[in-house]
Amino acid sequence: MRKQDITIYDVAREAKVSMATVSRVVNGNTNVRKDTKDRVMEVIKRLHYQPNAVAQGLASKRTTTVGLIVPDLTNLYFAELSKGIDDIALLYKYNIIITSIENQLMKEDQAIQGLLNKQVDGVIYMADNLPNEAAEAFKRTDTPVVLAGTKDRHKEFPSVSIDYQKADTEAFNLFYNDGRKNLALVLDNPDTFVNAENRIPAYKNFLKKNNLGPEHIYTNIKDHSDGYNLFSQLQDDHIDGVLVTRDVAAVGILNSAIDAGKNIPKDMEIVTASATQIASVVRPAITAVRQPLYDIGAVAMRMLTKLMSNEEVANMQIELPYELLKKQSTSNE
Amino acid sequence: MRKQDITIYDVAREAKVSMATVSRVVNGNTNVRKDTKDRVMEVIKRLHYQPNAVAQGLASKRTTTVGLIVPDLTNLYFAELSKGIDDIALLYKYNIIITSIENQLMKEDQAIQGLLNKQVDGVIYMADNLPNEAAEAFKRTDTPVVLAGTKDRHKEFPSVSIDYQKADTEAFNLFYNDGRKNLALVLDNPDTFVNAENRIPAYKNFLKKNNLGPEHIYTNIKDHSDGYNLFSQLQDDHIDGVLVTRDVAAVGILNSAIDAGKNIPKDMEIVTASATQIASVVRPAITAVRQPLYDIGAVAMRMLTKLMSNEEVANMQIELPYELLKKQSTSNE
DNA sequence: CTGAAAGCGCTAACAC
DNA sequence: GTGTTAGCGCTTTCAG
Repeated sequence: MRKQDITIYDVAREAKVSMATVSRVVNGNTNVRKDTKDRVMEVIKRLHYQPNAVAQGLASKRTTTVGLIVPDLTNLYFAELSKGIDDIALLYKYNIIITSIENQLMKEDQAIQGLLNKQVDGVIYMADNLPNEAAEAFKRTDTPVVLAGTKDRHKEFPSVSIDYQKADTEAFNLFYNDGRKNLALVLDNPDTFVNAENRIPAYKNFLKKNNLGPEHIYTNIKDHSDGYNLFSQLQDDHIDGVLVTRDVAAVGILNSAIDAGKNIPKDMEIVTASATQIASVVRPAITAVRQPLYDIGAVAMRMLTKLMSNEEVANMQIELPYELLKKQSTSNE
Repeated sequence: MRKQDITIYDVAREAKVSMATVSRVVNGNTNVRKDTKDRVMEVIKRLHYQPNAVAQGLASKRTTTVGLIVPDLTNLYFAELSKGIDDIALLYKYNIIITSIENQLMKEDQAIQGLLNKQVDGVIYMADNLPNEAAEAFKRTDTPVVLAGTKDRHKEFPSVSIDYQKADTEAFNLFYNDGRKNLALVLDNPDTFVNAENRIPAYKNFLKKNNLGPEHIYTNIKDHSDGYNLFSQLQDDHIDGVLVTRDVAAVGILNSAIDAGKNIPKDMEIVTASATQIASVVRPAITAVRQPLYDIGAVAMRMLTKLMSNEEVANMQIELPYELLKKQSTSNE
């Protein structure tokens, strides 16, 4: 194994110091005289010495690695969150171990345990739901956790997200002000905390408050074809304004409407509750609650760095501002 | 640190065996009598023992971790490749450390070195280019590498991809058969091996062979707005058939054309050389060279598992079949 | 089939 | 400032 060729010991011998001293200069410890430091540095350079991070991790109990738990890499929602996380991680010199849990082979708590076994210094959890077993797994450890782009029911864990209830209400208001009275809510997974406790209540409250009805909640609409197939149902139910959690599903509805010769937004207004690149690239572009996904990821990672170094974190439940970005899928007057 | 509570030593003491024996049952070594094995297992379960992967890594020199080098997580091209990699990695119980190199802060060779320091057992490289320093970094080590969705100039490294030159030629042929004579090639980075040595030659050869001209190669067209802004130029140059490397850029061209009141495909045919979800979700849908991205990732990862366990790999330069998927952005007759 | 013991490469007291 | 010396938690010969 060439890759393991030279160790801290080789450097020490070559520079005629102890390995402790080499360790000190490698770790930027100031208690080293300038000329010995220079000498060691020279040897390090000459021998192309690179510290073995695994050995460092075992000895120091810090791996400078954080774990990421993400449902689906090909969902741009998570990809954009991840990008914010990644940039801040780079800044603070953390590596990222990514664990995707979309396939049922890997359950949330297994994913967590796997990461913990790797001795990650912290983890960022992005799945839209936090099952009890997963929460328990986190609570068994001292490894800090931050939820990004989601929240947990009991506010047990630090999180970075937006005010989903408020955002959705704003979207319904937009429909209402455009004269739409037969509103629908299209969800991916109805059982997540965010959907069950934020989006559905926002919808029900809005209907009640404005004397609208009946309720139309469609569930398990996750991808383009789900949305595409749902459209005829929406038509049968005379929906004229629909809020869709996933933008790719919203695009499915949109395309189905177009293919059926309907006019969007005239026949039906569409808003998505989480916009990625896709929402803005289709025509008509889809009005969206623009969540600051990159920032959510970045803030979550920054919070995690603080937690990992035992710094004070004033606010453990951060809500970032969002924006209701009006595009062509709602009337523009 | 609760997370470090119980070690192999605790299990050994509790089960009244040596740690060597515990290690054997943890690692599925057969040389353990059934009843001692059962006893150890029982203790492991009762104590919730979880092996420390870092210590395992240091002692065994295998971390069951592979590194992924990827330019941009939010580019669906890489996300879809990653998904294939991830699924196979899960199957073979490898974790994934992901390193994104899009920001100039992290250069290719630094990314590689960082991964090597973490003692990854192998790496998959997905960047569209392999600079010399990066190739050197790989060659200094015994850690196996596989290129996924790209190739290197000198075929020094195992790779999984498609025949780009053949695919592009097919696309140009499609234009030609539709009567289009003023063809253009729209590239992201013109200096990558794939672009410089496969796509550009394919284009030039096609023009020459069919007595077409002049050449129209547009470069550095990477995202939607690049494509959007390019359209007027394409018009000025009377382009009637354009092959675009990135599908999101192709969508930009498409949207710009629509906004300008043009008809696609009548006024201009558009084909993208690498299709993600985005190409099929816009209207008109974009005709595309459908690369089997998931499969490329999966095959690359599978190849890497073989390399990591020193198995024979018959073919180090794999080219998977692609498909020219005709949609609405080319005439359908 | 099982145990003893020597590391893996590095960090972190603790001395001097 | 610098060296000595224990480990970190596990794997892996080598005996028996």
